[in-house]
Amino acid sequence: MAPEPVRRRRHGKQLEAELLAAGWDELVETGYARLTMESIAVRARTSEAVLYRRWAHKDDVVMAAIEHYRATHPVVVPDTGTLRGDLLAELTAVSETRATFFAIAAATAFSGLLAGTGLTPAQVRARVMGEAALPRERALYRRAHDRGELDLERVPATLLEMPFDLVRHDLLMELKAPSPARIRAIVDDLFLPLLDRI
Amino acid sequence: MAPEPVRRRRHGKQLEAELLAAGWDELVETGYARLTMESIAVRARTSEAVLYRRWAHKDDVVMAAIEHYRATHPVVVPDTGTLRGDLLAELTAVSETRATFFAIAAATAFSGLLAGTGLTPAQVRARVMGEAALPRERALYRRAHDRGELDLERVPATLLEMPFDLVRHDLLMELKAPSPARIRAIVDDLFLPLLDRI
DNA sequence: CCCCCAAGAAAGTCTTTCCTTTCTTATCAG
DNA sequence: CTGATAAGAAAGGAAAGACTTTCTTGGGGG
Repeated sequence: MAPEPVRRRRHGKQLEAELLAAGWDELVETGYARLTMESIAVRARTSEAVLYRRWAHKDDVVMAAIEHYRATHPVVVPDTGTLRGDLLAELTAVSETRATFFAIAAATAFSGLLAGTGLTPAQVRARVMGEAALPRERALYRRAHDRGELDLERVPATLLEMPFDLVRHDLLMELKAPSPARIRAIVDDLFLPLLDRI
Repeated sequence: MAPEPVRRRRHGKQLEAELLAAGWDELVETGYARLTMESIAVRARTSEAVLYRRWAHKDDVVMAAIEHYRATHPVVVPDTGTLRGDLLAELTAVSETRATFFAIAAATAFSGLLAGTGLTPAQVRARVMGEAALPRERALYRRAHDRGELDLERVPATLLEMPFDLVRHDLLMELKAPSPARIRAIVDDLFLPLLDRI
């Protein structure tokens, strides 16, 4: 018989991280409308009082859980040395890292959080989705520009953002990462041919 | 003094349409999570019993309201005689007709409706968003094919759907119709140049 | 013109869930 | 080691909201 593992009490930042992770998981599995403070507490193996010691309202927990998920799941962007390699890698990384994030965050923002926080739609979107970087500021484009692979002054922003828009679209519609084939089609059949013409 | 207008009792289909319109408006203004049967009834100037005589559960009303909105706001697709004209017209029509629809429907589907209906995500999406036609089945592409403007056998589906994906993306992210300039950029800077290469 | 179904109003039941309170005890800081 | 702090458990108050029931009466169909 293995000795009964002693359940230790969690504290501080570590506990808080587990609370927010539980909140996120509830959000994904049951949705904002049906999630309760109790369901979060049970999932985190603690009690509601522990939640209320940190956040005054349910909306605050949810908002914090979304921000925490984004902060703890940063998109890792490698430097492969070529524009095509960077694009494929970054689109794949975004897809995998943010697979559920976009759909859940968007759905939550537009389904009641708005009405409860007193924030404007734009404010909620900014906090929940994160501030979008300007197309020309993306590191992979800057590097490609410096290597001479493209001229940032001449390439329209519509084109630069198109691959990211399409991946984001797929994530929202399918709730899962686009296939590698789909990502390659976006890069090789849409983006790169257009870049050649410039 | 104008005589107090006699408030007449509504019946049948006409009443039902007003109930569902009230449900949709509540969905847009307060979101799925905070909408109540009473708030719908009050908005429709009637009582909850009238709702329950038609739908057994709140989820059923919401689902019906979404479908009703889509059915009563069909996208009108004109025939302009050219592929470019058809595309600009259809993307504009989709944008204006479906401006709020996509965001609200998607948010609702992923924020609790799913958990309540017992349907799979795919089923809810199909009912709520409507069955998406296959790219090659879109009437404007068929017409262009028949005129000889493009060869449907040779154009990849990724390309055919790209303009619609981008517009849908914009609708979801901005909650409002993309500008005419943005639609023209999608058609003239992205879609048509790629079609030329084929 | 009359009958009958359903609209509309109102009150009520019961469950859920937000949030609070209290108490015990593990753990952290010094 | 010791005192302060917060975790965890448990119970419950209060309010909101889903759904029901009953009753009155308008008005559509015959």
